[in-house]
Amino acid sequence: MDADQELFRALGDPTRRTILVELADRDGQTLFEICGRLVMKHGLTSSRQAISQHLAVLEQAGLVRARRQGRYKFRHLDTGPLRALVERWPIDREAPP
Amino acid sequence: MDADQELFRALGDPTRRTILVELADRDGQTLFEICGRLVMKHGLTSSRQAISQHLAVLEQAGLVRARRQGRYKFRHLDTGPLRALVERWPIDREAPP
DNA sequence: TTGACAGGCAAGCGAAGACTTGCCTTCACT
DNA sequence: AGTGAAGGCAAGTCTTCGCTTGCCTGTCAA
Repeated sequence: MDADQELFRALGDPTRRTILVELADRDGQTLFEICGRLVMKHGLTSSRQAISQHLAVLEQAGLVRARRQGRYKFRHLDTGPLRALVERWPIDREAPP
Repeated sequence: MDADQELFRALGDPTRRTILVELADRDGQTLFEICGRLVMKHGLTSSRQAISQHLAVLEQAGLVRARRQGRYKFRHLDTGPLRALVERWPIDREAPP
């Protein structure tokens, strides 16, 4: 699947967008921290594995980078693909005069 | 479904994004014109009904507006939702100092 | 008025996706 | 060593999605 498609697909799920928002709020969280936030702040009831799979999709799309440290794995938000996307997406631009 | 979700879902499909690109190239096309362009310029083999359903999704998301005129229905691109999206989407912004 | 053209509606199918369940690995701490 | 915590893997379920098929509606032109 091409990179654009992976990006759009990753953004297509509301739970995944919520994860991004939470990582933007506090960068470098572990899986369990993220799960806790989704439950507390957003009332989501997804299981740990479900969130883990969502994180895998986000990682595949380049939106999240992971850093292992001991038995923890910290997830970091990467806004690069999003910035690149809004720069490159040709629809949202004026037509040449 | 909330508006953001409809937008992201609409953008999630590559065929739908191609339709948007074609409408950006030439605004106000009919269903058959769009079908022709998808076949000619992009090698897509989707049926008329498939494209019609894609257009319905795009319309639902507010990305396409339709104007009936006799037996023709002209589709117009609306870049408003896209512009609003990149303005509002909180990830792609610097944190306040 | 009748045929052809532009488009719509709805049921059904197959594939992809979100989620669960169960078990396994790895690391830290005592 | 051994126990508990963080995370991973894989198979199975169930829903959603994209698309097809078939038929129907409305409009223009001969």
